[in-house]
Amino acid sequence: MARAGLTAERLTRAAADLADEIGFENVTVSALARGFGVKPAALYAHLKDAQDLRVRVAELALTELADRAAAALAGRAGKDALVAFANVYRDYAKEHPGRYAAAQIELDPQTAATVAAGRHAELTRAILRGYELPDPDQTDAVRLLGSTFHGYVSLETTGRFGRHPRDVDISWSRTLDALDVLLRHWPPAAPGPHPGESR
Amino acid sequence: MARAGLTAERLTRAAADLADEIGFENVTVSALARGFGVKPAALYAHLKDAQDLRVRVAELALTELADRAAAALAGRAGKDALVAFANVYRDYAKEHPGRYAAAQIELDPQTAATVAAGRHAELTRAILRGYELPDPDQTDAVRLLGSTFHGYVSLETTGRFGRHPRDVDISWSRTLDALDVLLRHWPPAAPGPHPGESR
DNA sequence: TGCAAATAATTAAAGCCTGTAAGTTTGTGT
DNA sequence: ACACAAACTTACAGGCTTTAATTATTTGCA
Repeated sequence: MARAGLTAERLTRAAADLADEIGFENVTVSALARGFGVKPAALYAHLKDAQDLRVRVAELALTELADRAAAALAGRAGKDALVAFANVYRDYAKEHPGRYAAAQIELDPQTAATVAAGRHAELTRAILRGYELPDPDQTDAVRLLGSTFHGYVSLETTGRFGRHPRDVDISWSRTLDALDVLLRHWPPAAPGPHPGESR
Repeated sequence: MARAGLTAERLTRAAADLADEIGFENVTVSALARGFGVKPAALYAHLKDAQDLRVRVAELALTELADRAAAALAGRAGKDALVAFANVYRDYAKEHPGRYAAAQIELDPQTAATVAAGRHAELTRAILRGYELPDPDQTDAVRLLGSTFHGYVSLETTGRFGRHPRDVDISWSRTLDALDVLLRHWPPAAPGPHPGESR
């Protein structure tokens, strides 16, 4: 029988698609092999092991996400950039739940620093150019934004917001409004409680 | 040989401890049985299946978390309450990574609404009593707070903040300061961009 | 063109996990 | 004591992972 033409890249993409269909946790080497009409053992010529496959899917997702974020950020600034960036994350998670789940696995520090922390933090930092934030605060703000975006998407998709009458799209929108205000009123580091300078 | 004295509750607690030790994803019915010096099949008299075990651990974690949060909130208000509540989440996740991971699995709407969404949202809402927020905004704020807390803890534990020089404890502290400010300057729903009234 | 080396897959097999069914042991209460 | 129910074990079937050995297919170079 003809060869299937497997490569690590094709397998990774197929695994990502499969994850979006059946859930990341259900993606197995066997299921993937089945999709290619091939025996499971055949995949081990291209993948080190199952974990290697998961990591590759995670990297794929993180890269796709960063690419979209970069595109969304182009030509935008301030709240416009904030909203565009945030929606990229949320939309991606809705469109590709399996990939998004993959993006959450723990990566070795090396990989994480590069593809995950690195590029994403870089992009988030770009949003802040529209809000004048001095450096250590900028890092804090990057972390807060990343946390809120990821947290919202994560809680929303795992059903943690319950079926409360308040529309989650509206809460999302108001959350972005709030973050915009927050970035414009970022509190000074000083220990004293603090005030409210207008932008 | 003497009986092991298994019950769903003991198994659930043991599974939670095991999860904290070896990671939630590595908790298997077999490993759990081994810990009790019993054959895997014996557990099926107390658990429906492996998923049932996972859900029980998730419920245990959510309940413990809510109990701690409730205790932390007692007698506190305003920023004091906000900080205490947030630290309960973060500390719990650090102390019990396996349980925390379990708490993130998808639950059926029924369960989620009760134990997860229900009680936790209730407690988060309690924090807001110190900040006068009218009702639909209150729900939005509850979602934002939950998102940020969970998101921060999640990104921190999966290494997403990289090994940036900025101390994550400091960023956390500044994040809480920022949220406090935000709750005191919650933007009005109006579509118009919007300003900064002093507290 | 033709064949040898490299590459791609399959077969085979061991080990671990889930889950069911049937048998055996242990406790309990009358 | 004994009979019954509950708690466990044995036995098994079926899946998934991964390695090693074997077969088939390309490729490229003589």
